[in-house]
Amino acid sequence: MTGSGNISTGTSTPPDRGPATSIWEVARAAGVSHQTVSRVINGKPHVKAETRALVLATIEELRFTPNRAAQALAGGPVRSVTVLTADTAAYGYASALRGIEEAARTVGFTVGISVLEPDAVLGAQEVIERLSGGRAAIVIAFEAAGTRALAALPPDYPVVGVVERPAAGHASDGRPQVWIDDREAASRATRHLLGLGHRSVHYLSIPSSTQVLSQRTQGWQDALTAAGRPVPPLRSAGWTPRSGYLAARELVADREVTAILAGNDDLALGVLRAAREAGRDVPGNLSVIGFDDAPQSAYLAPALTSVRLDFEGLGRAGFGLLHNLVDPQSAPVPSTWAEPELILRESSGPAPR
Amino acid sequence: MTGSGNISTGTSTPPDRGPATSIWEVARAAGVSHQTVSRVINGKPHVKAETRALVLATIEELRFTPNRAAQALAGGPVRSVTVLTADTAAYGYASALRGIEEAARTVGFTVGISVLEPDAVLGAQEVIERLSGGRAAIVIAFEAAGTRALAALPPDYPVVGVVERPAAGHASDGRPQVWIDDREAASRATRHLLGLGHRSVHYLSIPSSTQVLSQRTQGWQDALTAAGRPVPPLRSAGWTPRSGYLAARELVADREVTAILAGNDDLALGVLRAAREAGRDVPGNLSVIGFDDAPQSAYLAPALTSVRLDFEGLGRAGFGLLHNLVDPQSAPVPSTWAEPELILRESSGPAPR
DNA sequence: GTGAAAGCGCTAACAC
DNA sequence: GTGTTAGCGCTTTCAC
Repeated sequence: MTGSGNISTGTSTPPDRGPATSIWEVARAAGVSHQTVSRVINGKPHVKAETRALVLATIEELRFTPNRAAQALAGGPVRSVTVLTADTAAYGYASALRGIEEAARTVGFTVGISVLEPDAVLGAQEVIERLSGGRAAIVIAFEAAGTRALAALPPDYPVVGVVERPAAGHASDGRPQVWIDDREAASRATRHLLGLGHRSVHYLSIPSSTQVLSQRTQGWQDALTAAGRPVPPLRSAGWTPRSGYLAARELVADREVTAILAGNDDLALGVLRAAREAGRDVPGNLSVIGFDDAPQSAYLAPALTSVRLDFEGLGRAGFGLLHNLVDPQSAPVPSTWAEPELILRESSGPAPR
Repeated sequence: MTGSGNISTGTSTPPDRGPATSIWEVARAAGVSHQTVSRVINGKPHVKAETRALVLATIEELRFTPNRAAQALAGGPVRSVTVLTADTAAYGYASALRGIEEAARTVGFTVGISVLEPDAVLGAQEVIERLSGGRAAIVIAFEAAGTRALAALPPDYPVVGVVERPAAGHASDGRPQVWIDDREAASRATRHLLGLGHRSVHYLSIPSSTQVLSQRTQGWQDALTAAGRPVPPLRSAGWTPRSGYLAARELVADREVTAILAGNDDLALGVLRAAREAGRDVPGNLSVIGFDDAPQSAYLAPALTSVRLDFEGLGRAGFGLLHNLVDPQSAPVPSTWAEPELILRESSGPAPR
């Protein structure tokens, strides 16, 4: 048996849906109509200040909380988002989710979440079912599953994409979306390495969200090409340290390879270990740079040079966009986020001579 | 300016709540009453097989999806959970969330999520507002904020706690909850270190969920006491590598300290760096063990010895408990999870002589 | 300014 | 087996 830890079933009784206090009770207690209460709740005009105060006090006293289901059913404003994502734990995803949740909570939106299995190819209806009641959605499309879900959604459904790169295909075209422009950042990291004297830079990529080259891959190629260096074959890996390790073993065995740019910090971590096992010294005779700048990266041995990416800000901006979409009246949330920034640490250095 | 990356506002139109296909349209198209459609949707008996098939076909054809809000409002069964948590990104939290989401999705439950600010002290009503419409909840109470929220919820509200240790106070008593019994695991790790010849073991703890000692702290003390060793003062840190680093600097400066047990892998990572900077050799003259066994831990330098904790299984079990709570008919989900296990790697070794 | 009416889409009783 | 009748709690109209 497993069942370590423990379970306490407790003595709770089944959902004893008591007579929830409704708008009517508040109305009666305050001596007004239920309609007035509704107006107060929704902060609508045409209510005398006194009346409003009275109702507010009554609400407080009765500990009344409006029923979300009823509000939604009656056609009230959209006050919920469902986040569709292929992952909830990986750094970029988790951070974007955190940004979305925070921004949503601030303005009283409910956030639902549903994860997309990596290999699921969902039709429009299936995606909508995933939204289960949500009346607006944000899909985090950092890889194929997300991109597909975004494309499957009907064009008039209120959704914004938090993407790896702006959609080019017609399917998702014209859909509101936010992305981090890390192409230039990838170039910068590559140029940095080149400037350190490395003859070339190898790139180990995370899975791509589309058929075309990712921003990072492109930025890497840009820099190489601009410098007149040959572009080494692109190596693809997954998202985990393990996958980075596996993919890098071959790479680090080649002493000609002196600089590796990894698609994210986890991959870079795997590269670091592969390098160690191969007897390579980082940064002595091999430089490694990652993407993300996760909280752990500064503490690794060697501390990882990485491109800091503001996923949390990205998520916040994504929600802002959605908010404006479903409620044009809403204050235009500051939809900006920090620029990618190359954080120089111990894992990158001059090319070996 | 910040606003790196980009925003595309797209051309989407506001929420154009078209005439959603309802149960009535399905009924008309199938030539039955709306009630029959309802019965079919909910898999209730008393519907002829033929009729059921016909309705199902019609639903398929019309691409009908039942309206969740209406179902909830009309008093249908609970089909949603709201997860209350103080964090969504840290390993334990993220993993538990993943387990919950997966289990919920499998049985068609919607999952909402709301994060608890660390310092928020919420009253019953405020917590309920956080649940915003959810009719059942799971609160991840690995620290104080979660524990407080759990205690604030009315005793008859359907909620299960995913906790660090079973509640002892009367407030949360009798509430269904799940936890990982890592007390024994902490003892084992401590004994392992003692067995390696270390005179004592120092413990760097994560924030505690209650006033009383955490399971891990207790397990550590148990082992020390049982071995007749003095219990060094408990050191408290936060959750991050940075906090582990800061807290460990003093510790590693003391050469008498040869073994450190860290409350989680992130803390251990910080300890590793502090040790490096202090010129300590791990595991040469200092052993470090963490808790969690996050995916990164095996790739660190040195690879981290850690207590593997099955948070995902814990989350799954938590959901199973909740499911049974709101729907006693539901198949008793296998509510077990893997036992904590000490994974020996490179960061622990014999005591220096 | 405020109230009364109607209905959102569904499920739970009841009838038949 | 199946259809009918009421609401669930709220936000629309639209009157006053």
